[in-house]
Amino acid sequence: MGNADYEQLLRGASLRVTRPRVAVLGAVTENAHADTETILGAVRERLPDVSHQAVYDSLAALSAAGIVRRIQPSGSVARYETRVGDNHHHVVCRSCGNIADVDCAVGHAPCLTASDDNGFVVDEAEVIYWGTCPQCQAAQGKN
Amino acid sequence: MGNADYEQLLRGASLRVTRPRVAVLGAVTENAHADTETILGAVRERLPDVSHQAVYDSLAALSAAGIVRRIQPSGSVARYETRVGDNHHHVVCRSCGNIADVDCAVGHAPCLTASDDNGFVVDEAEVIYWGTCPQCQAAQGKN
DNA sequence: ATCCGTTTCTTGACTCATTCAAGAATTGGC
DNA sequence: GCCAATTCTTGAATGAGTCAAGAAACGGAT
Repeated sequence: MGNADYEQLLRGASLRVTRPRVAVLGAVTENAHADTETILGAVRERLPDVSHQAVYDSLAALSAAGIVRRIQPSGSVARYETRVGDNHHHVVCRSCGNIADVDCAVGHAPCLTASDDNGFVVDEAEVIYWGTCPQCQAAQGKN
Repeated sequence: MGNADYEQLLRGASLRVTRPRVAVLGAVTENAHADTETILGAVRERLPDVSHQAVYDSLAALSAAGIVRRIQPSGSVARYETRVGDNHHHVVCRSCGNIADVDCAVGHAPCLTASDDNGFVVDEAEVIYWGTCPQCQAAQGKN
């Protein structure tokens, strides 16, 4: 994806096209599940003098527009990804915090309908799998 | 549940029985989904001079022992509940942050097995339903 | 019942992700 | 190109949660 594509995405969502936003979109695309600090670093490779505030603002605007998704497993800082709208979920490593994508297996949609919703109008079901990643399994085996 | 029951729970988990822990367990039991500040207040009704640190430590110890569960939906501070081990989930209101319990419908266990776990050893699947609670629906309707 | 080593609690300072605020710069419709 | 609205810069503030050192409480052993 080039900047032209990112600009298209922004215009398509009726968002103003600003250099920080384009850079943030690029940084999030190339760094799936990255936290804000990592994104800030990646953005500054493209645009050295952005303020951290511009990055926070851009991430908030992009999230509100549905172009990026914000994820924040317990105990973690906010992380972002651009893969949106495909109902995929995440596996989080309890020991190192690494996150990997998990496709939602077909035929399982019913499990995402609450059995008794207490009167809530539910618009999204988020699934987080907790476990141990391959690297940490290996590291624990050695100890 | 009286304090004697809480003491039993603690001993059963090989945890020392201290007044802060008993009070925290009582506070969490009576305030499902409460955040740390609320729990601190409830604990001080039972034990006026506890330090916030003792409450943090107790919550951490109880969580580690599996007696309480820590939940933290995106954008929220940590919250706690005593209903553990029954695989129930939560509905969170996007507008006011309220949380309600949702029983896991029977027969749906398969949906909590990741289709491709990327080599992770998964030990828990957490489901959060996002939506709008009845109160906020009513409030929005009026505006 | 008392003692002692270990764990836990108190006190108080500190971290750091995120937010707030005011003024300057940029954006995009006219 | 101009102007109003939005967004960005700069810098300070917030607040949940953590860290650290010494004091107190717990509970197994005597």
